Amino acid sequence: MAIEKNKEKFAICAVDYAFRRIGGKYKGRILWHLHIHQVLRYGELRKTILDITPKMLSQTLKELELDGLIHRESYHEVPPRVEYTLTPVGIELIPAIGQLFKWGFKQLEKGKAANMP
Amino acid sequence: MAIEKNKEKFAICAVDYAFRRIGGKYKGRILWHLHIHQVLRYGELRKTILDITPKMLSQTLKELELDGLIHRESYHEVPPRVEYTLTPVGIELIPAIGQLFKWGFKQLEKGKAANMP
DNA sequence: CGGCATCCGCCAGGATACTG
DNA sequence: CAGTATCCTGGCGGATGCCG
Repeated sequence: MAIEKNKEKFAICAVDYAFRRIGGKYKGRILWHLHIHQVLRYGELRKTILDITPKMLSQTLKELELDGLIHRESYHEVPPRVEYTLTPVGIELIPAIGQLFKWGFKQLEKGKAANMP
Repeated sequence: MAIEKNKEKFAICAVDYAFRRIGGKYKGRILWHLHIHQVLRYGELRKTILDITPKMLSQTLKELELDGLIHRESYHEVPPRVEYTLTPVGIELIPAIGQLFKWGFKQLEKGKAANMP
């Protein structure tokens, strides 16, 4: 989304700010996987986020980079190699996503238990 | 969004699960304000979330209720009174949103500082 | 006061094909 | 391998008006 400096006429809410930066269908998962693996190539991300198309992956990565959450390192080789890592700002976001993960995991466990008679 | 039992053919990712439940433009803020004020009426929420239309507020509250994150208590009086509170599951989500708030707040502070020469 | 009913625009996201 | 380039659709969210 690449937050453009405040269009908003309304009181800035930090929660809203955070959601606008990591909202969208894939951003959370990309950041989380980058945290787990430290560094991931484009193709590795595609294999990790099964339900993403190349277009959406490129687009989302570009937005995250513009927002300063991830770093893109391109090695000019043949075949090409591009690696993505978290920036310091991105790393600061990990505890929050970690909490979301824990919560989601717990809910999924409860759901599983409920479906086992 | 009211997660319908897994359509997803793909490996369930807890982060994805969490984002599908609290994604959308307003859900995070609604949960956060409910946490701060404990209990809020419909009209109070409208005044708190300035950029929301009645339709979106009703719709979002209904989704959150179906997802079991908030509780709706309707008092049959004239004039009507409806109060919203967090459910236990919703309360478990607060630490995560709190982390997001802290992160967003910090980034906003840094932005403010950068714009002050 | 606390909604619901309609209608609608827009853009996030999807499908498919191609390229340096 | 790591992306672009197009074209297209669905549904999120907006605007307006009415109701118990």
